[in-house]
Formats: sequence, structure tokens, C-alpha cells
Amino acid sequence: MFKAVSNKVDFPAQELETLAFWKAHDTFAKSLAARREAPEYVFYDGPPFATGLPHYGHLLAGTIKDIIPRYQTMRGHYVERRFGWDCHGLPVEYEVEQELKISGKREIEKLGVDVFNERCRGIVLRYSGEWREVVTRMGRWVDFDRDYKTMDPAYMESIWWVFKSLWDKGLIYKGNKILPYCPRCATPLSNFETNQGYVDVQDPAITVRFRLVDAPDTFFLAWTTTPWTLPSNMALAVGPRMRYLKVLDGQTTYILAKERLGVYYRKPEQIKILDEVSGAELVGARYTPLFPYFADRAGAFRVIAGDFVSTEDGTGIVHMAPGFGEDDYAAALANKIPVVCPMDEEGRFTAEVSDYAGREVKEADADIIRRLKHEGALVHQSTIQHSYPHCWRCDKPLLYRAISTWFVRVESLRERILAANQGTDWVPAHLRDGRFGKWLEQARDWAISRNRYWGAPLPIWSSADGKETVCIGSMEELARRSGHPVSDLHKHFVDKITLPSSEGRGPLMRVPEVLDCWFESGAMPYAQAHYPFENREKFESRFPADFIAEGLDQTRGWFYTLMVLSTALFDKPAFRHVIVNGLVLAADGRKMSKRMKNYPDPAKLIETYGADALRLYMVNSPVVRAESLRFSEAGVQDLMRHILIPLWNAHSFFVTYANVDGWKPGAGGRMSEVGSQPTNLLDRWIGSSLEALCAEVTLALDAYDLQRAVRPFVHFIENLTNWYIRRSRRRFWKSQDDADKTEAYETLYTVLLTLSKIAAPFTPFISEEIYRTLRTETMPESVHLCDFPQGDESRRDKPLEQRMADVMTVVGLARGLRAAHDLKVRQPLARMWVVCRDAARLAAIAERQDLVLEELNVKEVRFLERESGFATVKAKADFRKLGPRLGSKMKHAAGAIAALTGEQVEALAAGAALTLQLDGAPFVLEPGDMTIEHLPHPGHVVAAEAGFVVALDTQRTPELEREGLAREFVNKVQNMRKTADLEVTTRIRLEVSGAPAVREALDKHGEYVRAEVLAVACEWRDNTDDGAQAMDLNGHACAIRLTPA
RNA sequence: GGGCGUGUAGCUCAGUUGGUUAGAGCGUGUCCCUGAUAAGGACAAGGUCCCUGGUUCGACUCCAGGCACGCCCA
Repeated sequence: MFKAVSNKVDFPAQELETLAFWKAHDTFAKSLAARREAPEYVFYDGPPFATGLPHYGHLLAGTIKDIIPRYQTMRGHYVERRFGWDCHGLPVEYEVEQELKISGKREIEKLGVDVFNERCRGIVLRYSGEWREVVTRMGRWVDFDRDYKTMDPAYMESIWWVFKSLWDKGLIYKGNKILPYCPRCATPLSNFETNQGYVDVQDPAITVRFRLVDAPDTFFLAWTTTPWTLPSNMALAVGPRMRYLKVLDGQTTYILAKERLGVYYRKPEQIKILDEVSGAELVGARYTPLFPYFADRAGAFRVIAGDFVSTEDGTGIVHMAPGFGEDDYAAALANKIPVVCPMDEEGRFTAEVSDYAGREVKEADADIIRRLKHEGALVHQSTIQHSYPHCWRCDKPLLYRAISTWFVRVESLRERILAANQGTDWVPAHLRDGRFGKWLEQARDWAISRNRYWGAPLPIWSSADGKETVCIGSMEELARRSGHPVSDLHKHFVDKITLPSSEGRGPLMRVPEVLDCWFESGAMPYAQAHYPFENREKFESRFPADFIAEGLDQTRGWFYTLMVLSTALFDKPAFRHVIVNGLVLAADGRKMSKRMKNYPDPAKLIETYGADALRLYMVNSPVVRAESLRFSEAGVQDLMRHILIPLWNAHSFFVTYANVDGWKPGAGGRMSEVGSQPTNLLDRWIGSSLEALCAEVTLALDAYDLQRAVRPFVHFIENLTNWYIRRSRRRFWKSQDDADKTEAYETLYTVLLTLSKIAAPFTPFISEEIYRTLRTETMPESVHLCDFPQGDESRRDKPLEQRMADVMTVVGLARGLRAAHDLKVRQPLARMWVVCRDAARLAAIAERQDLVLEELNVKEVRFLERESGFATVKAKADFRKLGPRLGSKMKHAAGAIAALTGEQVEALAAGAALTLQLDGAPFVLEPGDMTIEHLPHPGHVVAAEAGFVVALDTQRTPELEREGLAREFVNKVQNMRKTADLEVTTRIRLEVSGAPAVREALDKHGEYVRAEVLAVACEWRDNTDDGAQAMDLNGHACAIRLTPA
């Protein structure tokens, strides 16, 4: 006996039981243990931040990260799956700052970096329990107990090794980067932080003049909204292809962009245009500095060319303060202009700018403007309203300034990175050379240091004068060189450690920065294994990964950092195959937003439909090809209805009847006979279809195309439930235990068992339930411990699949006719005709005419090879065949072929060649050059499709009417049985009264009726007062009373 | 401004080397079927395959140029 299976299944509840089973039996561990000696398939799991709860994007990526490893395990590989956590970085620091109600560098350092960091350590895994719960509930198998954390000492030590390896290869250097900086918090901000703080503000907008060295009465005009940067002016920039004018205004000559002239001089008669030049001609001109502070700097105070110069505002000549602007800085480097940055950490002028030393730079704007005015350098003054970034913590306007930063020389690695990228395989394929490849091509040096606290410290120690610098690559090295034992590499430990100088420069101190957390996650392949300190061999065999899967946003995140580091270290990509998922959007097409509540809570959704339904829904969408998905709850329900429920019902059907009959797997012996074929065509057909399914799924999964892998399930389940089972139903009911019945059980059993394995990677829960109900003692205890069904083309029978498709076509046509002419299937009809010109196809249908007759409730089918009175034949040109031969004559030929008479078509079909006159030239038409189409004769009950013509005889004799009535009666009783919730085997008694026609039908077909409804007795008596159910049978009154026997 | 992607039915999406009736599901309407079914089936309505041009006997498909939307970068 199989475990009883209800057709009223509660998937979410059942999934919880499955989870409990996996837990109790340690099934995941067993699935790994079973493959311990097998070839390894390497998967790397990208670490999420655990500072928030998982959302649909994580569930989606998690599902993909589950399907492929499950599949590869079933295909005979050992697939280790370790979860990882990204522990360091700003998100954690923010949370702590908010909890402690502190903000910025000064307050953190006042509190103590040790206190702060330990607090970060304390909260970083705060939500890991919830993560584990949700990930597990989704059915994902991943090892949380042996997870890796980027804050583990071993992980951090490997990061140091990575860093030092790059250092030794000369790939690390120190430079400057212009970053938004908050003077109050004394902290640079990331781009992400900056983007959330734009506010509309008013700023001064002044135009000042710079005197040319070679022509003291001539001035460049430049415009700025940050007067405080003027003391740091080092150059002026012009657009090399822009046009500039020299205009005489009174005694003075000014130079500005031609396009901006009208803005400065509304009345042209005020001035005289002296000359027009290109920007390129101005380049190199020297001017007198406005302020004396840096007047002695060599190479400064000249005009340079810049592509960033625009004529949207200002004068078309841009004031360059290289210490305070990104373009300015880059242009200064390119043109060998000195960089000055006379501002301290608090945002005050340094002593270099003696007149304003100690004053907040922005606060000095007014005095600077006053002074310029006094000195005659101010040409125009106004204010501007614009959007300007502000600190998200303290709301102060941010200042851009040069920050000392450490870089990886990505630009020098670029060619090698691109070469390594060629060794990767992407889904979707275009990403490799498209978005990702293009990103690589324009990659800049990577700024890897952060002026923060909670992160892996840069392992660099440096003397006070900066002339001696040491990079440390391991704990042991640090301990040896410093004489201090080391067990934790976080900032508050290692900053206390100094190294002796080897050049007599005094103690070397650690540089203050920590690493970008992307550097840490990019080092995951090495660091999760604590390479090279441990696991040397293991790492080497596990690098690069066979497979990773993350979201599209990782093109400039993890995908990138993995690739940079693996190329720098080993000249290889870190992964071979990658599936990139797109964004999960809310149903309204906008981003999912907690505030707007525009999406269903994932936990609730899983409680309603189950994880299998959610998994299938997500995977069966273009979101597994990096396109975005509008998440729809109805879509999840839809998949449950169309795949999971029918699958479950097929299973439930099988178990119910197998138990009724006491059928056991293997009892008939056929199962064990290799290569044995069932005799029943339906059985052979579903077996062949299953083989097709297996082949398609295998092909798609081997290509990492998940959506394509899911699609054939829909078709197969439809075939299984709506054709195989429906047409086989009676085979399972037959009370004699004959060979055909056994074969049906064997077939359905094998199909369901195999199907559970093919579906296991996608829907691990329902597959497990079905498998566990069906398995025998000798089979593995879980479907996930089984091998994936091995495809075997020899088990395909494609001609049979085609023949069955023909039968379905014929049935479909006839059903359409019944519907169109209002002839319900319960009403038997005397005969039908099936016409097909292909005798072989016709014969194949004749062979299975029982299916057709039963499905359509028709007494007899007649087969014809000619349409005779039912339809007219028409010829249609086969464009595919004729097109290449005829070329431009194709159109004419098509017309001529369509115009052929019935006799001509007939003759052609019979094999006679026909000569057409095309544009005066003869053309010999052969039978294969056309296809025959049918036009059903109007007024007849006839339909045609795909070479078949089907006609129905709609005559209803009294005998047919009676039989129809009997079937109607059976239907009503069956519904009553169902309503009364009777077992399928329960015998009943019937008492019936009603119209004479009903009685006649029952008298004539009583035996059939009793057998169908399992009635031991069917009495005709007046039962109207006796709780009988009154109903209408095809217009005849009837009352039925049903009691269990 | 640059890069990449997407654009097919009211909605979500398929569409295989270019071939003449462009498909499925949902939704809508009508009907049917049901002793596996919170099911299923048939039929109907619904399409400028984003636009323009080109190549071709023939373009949803290939090419070029636009437009719209999305993401990334500047």
C-alpha cells in the first residue's frame, strides 16, 4: 500500500513537513556525503549584507543558486555550498551610529574605535537567523553552519595575502581622489551617500577676471559658484574646439566664449569685437594669479584644454582648483599643474592661505568676494539656485576635496582582465562582451581605501615622513616584525602595533584606512578557504568556480571585483559560468518599496502558495536572463494551478487506484526488465513524451537556461493529465486484473517517479513528496539522493508522438464541431468521418479509433482518403520549396497554384506533373511543391485542419436520445456521490422517479448505469417526499435519492 | 552625452537558419466535460509584431536611422 494521498492538498503545510523530514534525516548532508568521491562541481556563493532582511531579489538569486547545484549533484557531482556574509562596511557603521546617536569621525573617535568596532561586530549578524529561516523555507540547500564571514580572522588574513600579492606585483599605489566631504563629520562620503542628499540651495555666482601676463590690459573671464576655491586656482580651462571672442569693453579687453557673449553683454553697441579664436589657440597663455599664496608654484597659472568645458553656464572658461574638483584634479594631473588643497579636516583654511587661516571656507566667501571687488577683479556678481549635495547626517553642504586614497592599477591590468573575461560564459550571453565587457574596457584604477573603521585594515605600515613603507601579508609576519602576538586584524587591534624602521626613521605606524568591502568580497575565492595559509590543494582544485549567480547590479560589483583580483593573482577568471538575474519590480512596474507597500510580503506569499510555486514562478520568467520582472501574485497562483495542482492530482489519482487494487511496484515484473516496452500505445506514447521532456530539460540546464528548462513541464503535464490519464482512466477502473491494467499502473508509476526526479531541482518539495510516496525500500530515501534520469534517445518514438498528435487533432476538430453545433459530448452520436489523403496517417488513427470514439462519444468512425462531399480541395504553394527555385516569379506562381481547379489538384496529388506558364516560360510543378488545403462545405458539420477533414453525423435517433439520457443520469449521480464525499469504492442504492423518458432510459441502460455509479440497486418509485433531489435531465423531470448500500 | 538591454493581444510572455493563417497563459464572453482536479476542454472577441527606410520573390525575423522605456556610466 502507498501512503494515502489526498487530492485536497495544502502545499505550504506539506512543505513544512518536508522541511522537517530533511532536517530529521539530515538529507542535505547525505546528498553531499553520497558524492564525496565524485568529481567536484564548484559553486561560489556571493555574500549578502545581513543588515536587512531578504527580499524577492535574494529569493530569486537563492532559487537559481539552488537549482543548478541540485541538478549537478543529481548528475553525479560533489557540490559544496557554503553561505557567506559580507560583514564590513558603511551599512553596519550607520546602524551603529544611529543606535549610539553619534555621527562622524570625531564622535566615533571620541567614543573609541575599539568600542565602536566591537559594537559593529555585535550587530552585523543580527538578522542572520531570519535569513537562515527564509532561505531554508524557500527550499534552498546551503551550509549555514560552515559559512564564511568577511570579518573572520582567517578570512581577513587571506585578504592581506591578496593585498600583499598585488603590492608585490606593483599594482597598489597611493594617490588622491576627489570626494564629497563633510567638514562637520570630518568624513568623505561615498557616491551612494551623496546621491541621497541633494537639496536646492542659493550660492553666490561670480565672474572674475584673470590678467594675461603678455597683455596687461587683457583678461580672461571665469565664473564660479565657490569663491572660496579661488585662492586655490591653479589654471584656467577652455574647450579646445569652442570659439572665443576678444571684446573691447571701454579700455579693457576681455576673453570669453562666443556663445556666452549675449549673456554678458545684452547691448552689443557697448563693446567692440576685436578678434575670434579657437580655444586651442588660447591654450598655453599665462595669467597673473589672483592671490599671492601659491604664486610661486611652477607650472601653474596657464590655460589648458578640457573636454568638460561647456557653454551651459559661465563664460566658457573654467576656473580650476585641482584640490577641490574632480575634473580639475584630472586635468591638473594630465597637464602637470600643481595641486594644492589648503583646507584642514574641519573644513577650515590652513595657514597656507594666511589671510583666512582657521576660518571655515564657505563662511569666507563673502570676504573673498569683497576683496576681489576691492581689487577690481570682480566683474559680475549674482546668486544661483541649484541642486547641491548635502550631508545626509548633519545636513551641511558637502565640499569636494582631494582625499589621499589607495588604488589598484586596474588600467594596467585591463588587457589581461579582458582576456580572462573571454573565458567566461554568461546567461544572457550578451552581457559578457556587452555591459560587462564594456565596463571592463573603460575601467579606471580602483580606489580601494576607505577612511572608515569597520573593515579590513590596509596592511601598510609607514614612517612619519612617509618615506619608508612596509606591506604585511600575514598574521605571522606582523607578529614577527612587531614582536607582538596577533589574533584579530581589525583596526582597533592592529593600529596599536608599530613596526621598527629598518632605516632608522622611528616606528612605522599603520596607515589609517580600511579596505573597500568590495575588495573583501572579491577576495572570496581565496579568503573563504584561508588560502594560502590552509587548504592549498583544495583551493587549487576549486578555482575557478564552475558557477555563480547574482543580480545584474553586480556587473560593477562582485563580478567585477572577482575578475580584477583573479586576473591580478592568477590571470584567470574566478568563474566559468554565471547566471545573471534581473530586477524584481512590483506589479505596478515600479521598484518594490516598503513604504509604498506595493508588493506582497514574501513570508505571507509562501504561506499561501508555497515555496515551490514561488520558485517556479520566478524561474519561469525572463528575470533569469537579466530582464526585469513585474512581480505578480496572480502569476504565482497561476503556476500552482497549472503545474503543481495537476501534477499532484495525477499523483493522487495514481495512488488512490493503486491502493484500491492493491497494486505494488515491481509486482508485474516488467519494471525490472531492461528495455521492455509496453504494448499499449498510450503507455508507449507517454513514455516517449517523458523521454522528450528529460532531453529538453537536460539540454536547457546544461546551457544554464532556466526558463527554457521550465517551459516543457507545462506541455508534459498537460499531456499527462489531459490525455494520458483521461484516456486511460477506464483502464484503471476495470475490475478484472488483466495485463493491460497492470501495464497502465506500471507506466503511470514509472512516469511519476521519473518526473519527480526531473522536477526535483526546480520544485524540491512536491517532488520529494511524490517520490517518497512512490519509492520502494531499495530506493534512496530522498529524491535528492537520486541520479538525474539519464536521457536515452532510443526510448523516443517520434513517429508515435506524431501519430498521437494526429489523433488529438482529429479529436480537437470533432470537439470543436460539437461545441459549434451545440451537441454536448454526453449525447452519443451515430457516426463520424475522418478524411486524410495520407493513407499511413489515416491508418494510424484507425489503429487507435477506440480513443477517438470514447473521447467523442461516437458509435462509429469511418475513414476516407478522399473528401468526397465534405470539402473542396485547394492547392497552396509551398513557399519554402518554391521560393529559392522561382525567385521573382514566386508571386505569380503562388497565384497560379491557388487558382488550380479541384481536378488539377487531384491530378497533381496523384503524381502527375503539371506545367504552368509563368511570364511566358513553362514551369513544371511537382506534387511536393504544394500543400492541399480544405474548404469545408457550408451547411455540413465539417471541420478541417492540418490535412484532416472531420465530419459528424448529427442525426439523433430515439435510441441515441435514450442513451444520452442515461449518461446524463450517470453524471448527476456521480456529482451527488462527490457532494456526499463518498469513497470511490462505496456501493450505493438509488431510488428514482420522474418522466417516462427517464424510466425508459433506465430500463434500457440500467446495467450500464449501475456499473458506472456502483449502484447495487436502482429502484423506480415515488420518492418525492423522501428527501430526493429533483433535477432536470435534458428537459425531463427526475428525482433521485442516493443512499450508501 | 555614452554603453547595454527591452519594445509582439487589455496584462505576463513564447516565437527555433527569412517562407504567406504570428502563438501560449491570464483576463473577458459563450458553451462543454468531470468518479484525479482550489481543475480541465472548445469556441469567440482582441495584433500597424514601436516607427521609417533598405536588402529580398518574400521581413516579427537581417541591415541602417529614429522613437519610447529600463538599467549602468559620465
